[in-house]
Amino acid sequence: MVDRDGPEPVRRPRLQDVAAEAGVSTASASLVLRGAPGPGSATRERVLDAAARLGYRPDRAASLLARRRSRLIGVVMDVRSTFHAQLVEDVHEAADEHGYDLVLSTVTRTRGEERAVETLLDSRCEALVLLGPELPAERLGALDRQVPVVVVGRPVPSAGVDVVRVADDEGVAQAVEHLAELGHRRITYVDGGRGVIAAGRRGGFERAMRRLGPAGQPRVLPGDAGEESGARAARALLGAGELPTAVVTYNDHSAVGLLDVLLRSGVDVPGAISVVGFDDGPLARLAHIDLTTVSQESAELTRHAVAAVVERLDGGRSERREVVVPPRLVVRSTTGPPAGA
Amino acid sequence: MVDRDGPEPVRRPRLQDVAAEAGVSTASASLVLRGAPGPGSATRERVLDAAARLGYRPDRAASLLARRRSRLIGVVMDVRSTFHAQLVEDVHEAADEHGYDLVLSTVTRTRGEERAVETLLDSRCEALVLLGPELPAERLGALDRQVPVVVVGRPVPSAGVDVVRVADDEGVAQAVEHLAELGHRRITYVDGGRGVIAAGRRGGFERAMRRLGPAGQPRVLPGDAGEESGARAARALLGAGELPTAVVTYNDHSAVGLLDVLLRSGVDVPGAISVVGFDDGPLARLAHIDLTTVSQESAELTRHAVAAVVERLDGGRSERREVVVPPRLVVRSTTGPPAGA
DNA sequence: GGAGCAACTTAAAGCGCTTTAAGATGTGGG
DNA sequence: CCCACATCTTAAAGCGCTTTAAGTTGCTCC
Repeated sequence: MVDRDGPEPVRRPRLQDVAAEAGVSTASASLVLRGAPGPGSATRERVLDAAARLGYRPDRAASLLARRRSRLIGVVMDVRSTFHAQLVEDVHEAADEHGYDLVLSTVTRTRGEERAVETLLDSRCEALVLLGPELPAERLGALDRQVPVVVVGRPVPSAGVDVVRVADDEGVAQAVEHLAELGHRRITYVDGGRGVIAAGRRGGFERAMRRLGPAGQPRVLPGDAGEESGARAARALLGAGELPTAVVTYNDHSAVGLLDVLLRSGVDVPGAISVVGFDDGPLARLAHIDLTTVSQESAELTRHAVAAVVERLDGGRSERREVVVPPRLVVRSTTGPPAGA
Repeated sequence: MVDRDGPEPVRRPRLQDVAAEAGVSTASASLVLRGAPGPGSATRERVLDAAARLGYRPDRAASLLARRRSRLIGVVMDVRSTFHAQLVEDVHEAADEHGYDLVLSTVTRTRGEERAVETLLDSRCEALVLLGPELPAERLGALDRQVPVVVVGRPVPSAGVDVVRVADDEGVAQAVEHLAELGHRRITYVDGGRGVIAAGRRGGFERAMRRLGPAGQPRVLPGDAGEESGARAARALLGAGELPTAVVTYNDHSAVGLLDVLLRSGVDVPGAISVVGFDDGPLARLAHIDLTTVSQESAELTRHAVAAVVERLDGGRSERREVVVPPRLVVRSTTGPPAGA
């Protein structure tokens, strides 16, 4: 019943134990286990055998401390965002290919970005990949002086950090143009809050609308990054009586919230109103949502991000770089010609 | 333009530097910085000053290696699940309160549970919290022999691990009873796949339906944990011609997928059909979804999970324990009396 | 047969911090 | 005035691994 620990708390085997078991020095054992060149095949075999027999697993903390390089990339994400989840998956893969490992640090209600970043720095990360961070540009610049920083998905005006992002304004503009071609003129935008990313998308919307001439009065509803804000916007639109013929939202989450409220009110999408999101995250791709949205090209973004890290770390690049990936409108089933067309 | 690094790559200050700056030994500095008793107030002040002046931050790897205890709890999560995201937030908070820190390891397409767990073990985690793991019971038991393991959200038959979970079968039964009271008899269940959790919920459904007498024919549709499976189930139901009056799904994600397809087909919820989910994660609570669902009591679950860890680590408990939290039906707006009632 | 090498192997010095036991200092009592 | 004792302080020994410079060997070749 009661599982008392045995008398000997069975220590984890250490490298020394493996070396002893194999009858070689710890130096050889270490070299063999890391696949480093040097040891002959006889030694290799004996060490590998010994390690297997003992069930040896190297201690990361010790190895980290002793190693010159940690080969660790720190990633700061918001655990609530499905888009971040997808980016993390992709970054994991890309990092793997370059022989880097990831340390995840998440932003939560009670754990700010600053704290998340500090944990990573203290963990010997050689570089930081920040997903849509909201830290001020100066702080990001200061961080980059300690360790290469790659900011994903938001512009950082004149700061000394690498940036990999999609052209937010252009993305929204594409959405607007797509709608305009279909014949829409009364288009409303649901905003994404006070962040830099939100500002870029909002600006893109306003400029694109002006290009449509006097008919293109840009209307903007307040909002943020969550489903709820889209839902609120939908209720506001419904309450106002006259619906626009199309809505563009800050991101997919918001679009999904909006869609849902519209559907519940019996508004046909895209028959009565068209909806476009932003991100092309997992949400938009769900077959039943099938949201027309602006792709952030997550695979390309993460590839560039990891490449940027590797170049600074292993390639000796020292100047900062901004990679702006052109966004791509993904037309699915939430957009169509306006009712009267 | 080009930010060349200065000639001196400015090493991070080490404890030794702080000690030197303060004119004390590294021992004293270490003691002060960790708030350990011993050093007098004069020493304290000098060390703290010096540390601040140098911008000192302790190196986690080194501290981890030297420290007797790591005070690290490893958490394995699926980065794609919004419910896991919520659990992680809560675990973070609870762990903080007990002076433990978290190491996150995520399961992705290309990174299995085994790999996630190994990373944590190698990182000196003193205990593991596994969110809805799918590893076989024996493997979990073996892990527990290395380090205390708490499995959250799924039963582990006769294995030597702590388990904290909600009574899945009872939860689904509550959902069925709620529907039965409203007058429903034709209730369909959308399954969650081959896992242990899915089996428990499915069993609960079947038993609860039998209790309704001959009218309660349990119908089960295949599915999994994603939105898509709920959507597929909805299409299957719509295609079959005769809809049940109510559907219970494996989880909230599935329910949301189902709801969405129903809404698009103009089926009124709960007018024509009632829907109940499971988890009460962030999704269900969205005001526009407002899903009737079975709560997993995430706050209570995580509290118990962290308590279990702390008891084993600091409290000397050695027998394994299973905490089964009673589920709680959260009635929102997706359930109502059947059409004819 | 010995110099010169290539191919391995290993001793030993850390990595930056924690911790323990021993040393220094000061205090009050006998 | 000296000793016992409480209070600080610190030297030094690790934690478990990596890495480099300094060995060993065993060959080949002249």
